[in-house]
Amino acid sequence: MAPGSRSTLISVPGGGCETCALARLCVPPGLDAEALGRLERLIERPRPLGRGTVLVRSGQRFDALLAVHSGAVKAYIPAAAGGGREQVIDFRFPGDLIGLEAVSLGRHPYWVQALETTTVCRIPFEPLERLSEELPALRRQLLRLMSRTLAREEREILGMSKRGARQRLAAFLLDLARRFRERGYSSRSFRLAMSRSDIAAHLGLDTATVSRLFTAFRHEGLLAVERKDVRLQGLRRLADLAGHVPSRPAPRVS
Amino acid sequence: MAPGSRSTLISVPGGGCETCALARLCVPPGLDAEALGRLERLIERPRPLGRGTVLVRSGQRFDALLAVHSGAVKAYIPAAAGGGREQVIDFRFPGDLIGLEAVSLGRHPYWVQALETTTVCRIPFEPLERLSEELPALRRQLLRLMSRTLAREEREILGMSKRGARQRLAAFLLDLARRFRERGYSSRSFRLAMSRSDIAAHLGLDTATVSRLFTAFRHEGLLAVERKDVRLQGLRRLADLAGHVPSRPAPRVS
DNA sequence: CGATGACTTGACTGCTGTCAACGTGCGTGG
DNA sequence: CCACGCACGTTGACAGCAGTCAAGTCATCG
Repeated sequence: MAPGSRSTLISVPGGGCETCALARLCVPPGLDAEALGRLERLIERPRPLGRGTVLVRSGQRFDALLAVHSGAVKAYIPAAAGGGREQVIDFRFPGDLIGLEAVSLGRHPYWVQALETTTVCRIPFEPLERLSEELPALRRQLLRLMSRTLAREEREILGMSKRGARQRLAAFLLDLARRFRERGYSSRSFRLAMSRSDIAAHLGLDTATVSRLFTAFRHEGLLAVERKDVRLQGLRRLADLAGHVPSRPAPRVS
Repeated sequence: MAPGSRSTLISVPGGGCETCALARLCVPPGLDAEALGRLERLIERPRPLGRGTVLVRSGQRFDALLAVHSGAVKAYIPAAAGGGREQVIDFRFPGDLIGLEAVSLGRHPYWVQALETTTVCRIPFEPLERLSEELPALRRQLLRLMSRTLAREEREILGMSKRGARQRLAAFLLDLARRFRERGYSSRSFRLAMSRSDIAAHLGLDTATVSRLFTAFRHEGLLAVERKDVRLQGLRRLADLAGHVPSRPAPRVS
């Protein structure tokens, strides 16, 4: 099952976090039942949000972390503001947190919008911080989550610094694959939650270029793609593309 | 005074962190003298490192945070490994921490090298974490520092997603300016610690292109540049370039 | 079933990478 | 102190790749 599939992973019963498929990502290990209960009482149960819903606005006061429970969102700066066109900072999937970068500022720096039907848990930050005073495991998990996010963002920067549209898209697809694998899904076959233009806005490319590249990759046997469904086939070659030679031996014709 | 430290901001006397010009960045506010003393006893005093010194290797076990005290470093992946050419993740200046992204992994993901004579303080992480158990102010500062770093990295991604070499370089220069301002230095006039090829490797451009752009910007009155010294003159126009219109009608200067 | 938006594809222009030569400052060693 | 070598930086020529404009197809939703 693809993580991007429309229906939610879990329909969010009355139950708590221990029933959540993402517990291993969200819930600190080593919490006893009593502590877990206190954490859960903090967390506001998720509600389903329709595609296009704006979860967070730039400048909005930060008072709670959001945990993506199902679906997918994008963090972005709208076209009107930061420049002539929309810029997508990144995408978040189930198990990812939203708002970590706002802790120090007290305000959200970007907008966050649902790319499809999405459910998020809301975790008020003040209470969370107070609770973490008493629970070392929770404290440690928070730190590790931030570090993990930091590491991912840096890999992202790495991917963006690549020259050439081919390399960038390849690196992007492999990053998606990695993230899906981390979540227990197939890293070979998945569904793109975001549109071509979202990908373009993220990679600093043009929609037309992204579209052309998908076609090219398909013809080269690197992947199979139909609509939003992607299956990576030439993982090895994709990795080469993303990691190695700028543009291939360069067929010089003199 | 350390007999070898050439041009540090402060020559690191026997004194502790309270004399450090970067205290406001490194030292948690609200620590009393006794707590501060305990923190300081953790921190290994900085030694001057020559240009080119490798501080951290990829894969190296993480056991301490490094705080840049003077100088500048780059985090990168060497040409041999990750691909055909070196990729620079980012640059760190006085007051920045190195290693936050390694907390969750337990190993450093990248290499770190001094761009010029640099001094760093070494803060063993285990003891720091233990100490933070007892000092809420320290704990909070750590969290805020990570959040701040996260926010910066995301701005970085934003800058990298920009199309066109002009926009990218402009965004990069403005980011530098911002960081210098945050540290109390002039945001108009500063010295580039990194080489043109470092900048190119960071922005995903070519050295030649970066060089050409500096020349072009100079001719357009956007900045004055000689060697490593840069003075931004057209802040407004630079910001427009970085934030707005993709390429603009191009004011050709013959 | 029509409208709307997303995606694909084509033609053309221009930016930017590549290759290459040259100038220049700095460190090294005489 | 000077000469040399070398890495860095600048500039030019050229070609390939990607952005722009634009037309056309196709799904999805009302």
